[in-house]
Amino acid sequence: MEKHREIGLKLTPQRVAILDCLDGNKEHPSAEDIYKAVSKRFPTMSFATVYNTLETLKKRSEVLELTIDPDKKRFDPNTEPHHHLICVKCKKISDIHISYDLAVPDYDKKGFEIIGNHVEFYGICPKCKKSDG
Amino acid sequence: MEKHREIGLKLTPQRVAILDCLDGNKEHPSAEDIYKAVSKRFPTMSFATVYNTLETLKKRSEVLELTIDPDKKRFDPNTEPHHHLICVKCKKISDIHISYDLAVPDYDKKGFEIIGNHVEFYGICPKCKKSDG
DNA sequence: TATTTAATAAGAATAATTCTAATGAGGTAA
DNA sequence: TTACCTCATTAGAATTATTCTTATTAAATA
Repeated sequence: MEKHREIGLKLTPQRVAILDCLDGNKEHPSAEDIYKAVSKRFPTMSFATVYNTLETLKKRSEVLELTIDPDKKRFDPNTEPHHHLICVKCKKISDIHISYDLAVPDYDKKGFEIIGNHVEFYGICPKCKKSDG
Repeated sequence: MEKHREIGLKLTPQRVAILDCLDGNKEHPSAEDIYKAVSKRFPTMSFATVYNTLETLKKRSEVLELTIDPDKKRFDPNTEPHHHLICVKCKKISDIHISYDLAVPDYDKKGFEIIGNHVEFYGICPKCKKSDG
């Protein structure tokens, strides 16, 4: 957290609350999830502040914006390259830590310069498997 | 196209226009892209019709909804399992036809039953590479 | 050709996100 | 410290994508 002061991020209580909420968070929360969580301690918290802070953190590469959930953006404080496993029923997202070295045939490259990859695995989580009447 | 009549899809001129627009389309169009394209021939075309038709096709597995573009849904008439290459600058999406057999370590599975995967490759397309002042 | 049933159109409603403008509070330098 | 400057916060309006509603219309079929 202290690192932020060092590199010039103005440390307001609201930002600290958002950073606290994100720190080590493995839930891949949406802006609304974060808003709800920090609102408990900051009843005047504004959605704009959540979005502004996420935007700032994104620019600093301290958070990733995930385009996995078709309904809303999710955010991930884990900026190490990794992949995701999504429950097709409840939308729970879980991390996958290994890295895949995936070759793309020249035919498919179409002149693109490839700079990275991200794998989405689809599945059914244990909880949904059980309640699968 | 005839197949649709066979399996009970009511073939309206609007749907034919939307199916024509999708057929063989490699642009991964958004609902708006489709709306604009078919509006030329059907000035009274409604957005609701585009969304309704896409929903119907989705249910019939005749089109895929892509969650790749953070701003909007994209649709893909190619329902064969395949992967995508996205230009991080202009958002152009290109298909990758090979399939990857990706193992997930038990540690990362967390009890999920995995049913599929989708790889997003990030890169820079030839056009953007050139105009890269 | 009449009937049934589902599709269409227009616009209202909703949800996520971004924008705006006024106010407020960190950080910094005297 | 104190004053100032800059940037953050807030509330709400605006925007954008998508879904919903309802009356109307048209496709399929007997």
